[in-house]
Formats: sequence, C-alpha cells, structure tokens
Amino acid sequence: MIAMEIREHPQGAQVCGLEHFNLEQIFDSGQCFRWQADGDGYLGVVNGSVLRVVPQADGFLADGLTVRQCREQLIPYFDLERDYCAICESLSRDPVMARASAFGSGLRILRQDPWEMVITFILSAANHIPRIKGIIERLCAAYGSPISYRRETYYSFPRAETLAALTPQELSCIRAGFRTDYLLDAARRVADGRLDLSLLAQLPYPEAKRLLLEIKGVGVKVADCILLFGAGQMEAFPIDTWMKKAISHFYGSAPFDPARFGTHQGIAQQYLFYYAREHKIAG
DNA sequence: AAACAGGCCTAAA
DNA sequence: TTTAGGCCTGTT
Repeated sequence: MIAMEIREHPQGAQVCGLEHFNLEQIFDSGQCFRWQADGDGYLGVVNGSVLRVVPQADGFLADGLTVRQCREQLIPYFDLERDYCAICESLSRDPVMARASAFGSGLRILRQDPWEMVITFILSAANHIPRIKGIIERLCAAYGSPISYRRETYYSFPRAETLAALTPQELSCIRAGFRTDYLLDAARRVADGRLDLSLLAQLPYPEAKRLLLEIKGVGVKVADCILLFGAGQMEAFPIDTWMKKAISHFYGSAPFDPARFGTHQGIAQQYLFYYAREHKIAG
C-alpha cells in the first residue's frame, strides 16, 4: 500500500500514490452528470467552480489548483482517504463481488453537494442519462450563475432559493416534464427551512432517509442515491432497474438483503451497478 | 410508430 | 399492503 501524496506541479496540483482510482470509470458510473471530456482530461462544475482534472499514472493532475485547494476540495470529493483496497478485499469473499470489484476497481463514491443531488435524482426518474444531462444543463444555464473559465462560460448549479421563487411555467424551458412539480417542492422545502440538508450526513441513515422521503417525487431509490452520492451514507443501496436485473441474475430470486455486504453496502452497489450496466446484464 | 425509459404518485383492492 | 395506470418528453 503506497501513500497518497499531493505536490505542486507547473500546471496545478498533482495527486499521486492513488490506487483504486480511475477517472473514466468514476465519470461513467452514473453518479454525476456534469463532467465532460476535455482534451486529455475532464472538465466539470463542482460547488460553483469549474474544475479540470487530467488522469495520470497513479493519480491525477488538478489543473490550476494550489495544493491547498486540491486537498480541501478534491480529497473529500473523490473520497480519497477511504481505503478502497481493504473494502474490495473484504467484499471479494463474495465471488460475484470479487468479479465486479475487479472490473470497476477504479470506482469511487463521490461526495457531491446534497442539494444538487436532490434535484439531479428527482430529474432522473423514468429518464435516460443523456436526457437527464440535458435537463440539468438547461436548468443551470437558465438559473445558475455564469462562470468564466478560459474564455468559455459555464454555469453553477442554481440555488434552492432561486428555484423556489419560480413558477412551473418559468421552468418549462428546461423540459423536465412531470418532474417540474417535484423539483419545485424540493426547492421550496429547502429554501424555507423545512428540510435541513446538513442533517443528511449527520443523522443515522434511516432518519436521513425519512427526511428525504417527505419530498414529492422522492421515493426509496432516489433517496438512496442522494444519501450515497451527496451525503456519504455508505449504507445506502439504491436499487434501480439495472440493480434489479443484476440481483436476479447473480443472486437468483431468493430474498436479497444488501446487509450481506457489510458496512459498505453502497460501495458494493456501485461495483455491481457498473458491472451490470457495462456488461448489459439481463434479468 | 409503439413502446419504453436509472420512478413516483394516486387510486383502488 | 400491494398493484396498475398515468405522467412530460425523447429515443429506439
């Protein structure tokens, strides 16, 4: 086991000594929707700033960031302090998970903004990824703040207060369909304080989930995605259509309890989901 | 071109 | 408590 190191680089900050880290896998694992390929790396808008990261042999380059910025922003974002080696090893006692975790060995659970995750996964319901991305980009372009980066304009994710003040008609430009009313319910709850998003990471998983389920348009699956990708709740185990296929395919029709994977169910879910989707596993 | 999509809500048993 | 149908919009 080598140790992570962050050092200065002419072009930014360089993170090396990483194992179990692959940006391509991470950005293609369905947990984030605002990263795009950009030259030899990837560009995304995270917490109101444009970030550019470039894969390197045993880590990545954070373009234009200081070592300090890199440490403060990207260690949590990419979950770099968690020992994925140990988790894979433990999960691999299950033969299916041994295969899945080897296949997606560079996956990480991102720690994203909970508010952005609430809206993102509300929008994901009965939808395909390209369309989800389209809706989110139109939402940000219409109601986010412009950010200039290398002569291009990008947009931050809109604030809850901004969206809460809108009418469904004013949101029709994003073409979210029936999800618009759900989005507004979420925005109003957050804006007026009925829902305190800072609790999502603090409360025990079942209680945090209960809070989210009060939002219209948030069911069990969407709540689990929000908790896993936006609150670091590793007990969350979202089961969507792909996971249903994977579970019946690999584990049969017997009752399935995610607790079989121990305290890091959510990470197990990500390996299995990625494996099933990349292999187009059929139920 | 009809069916379906990374669900959820509501109504009805 | 479980189940069916509807839902905007886009794609296959």
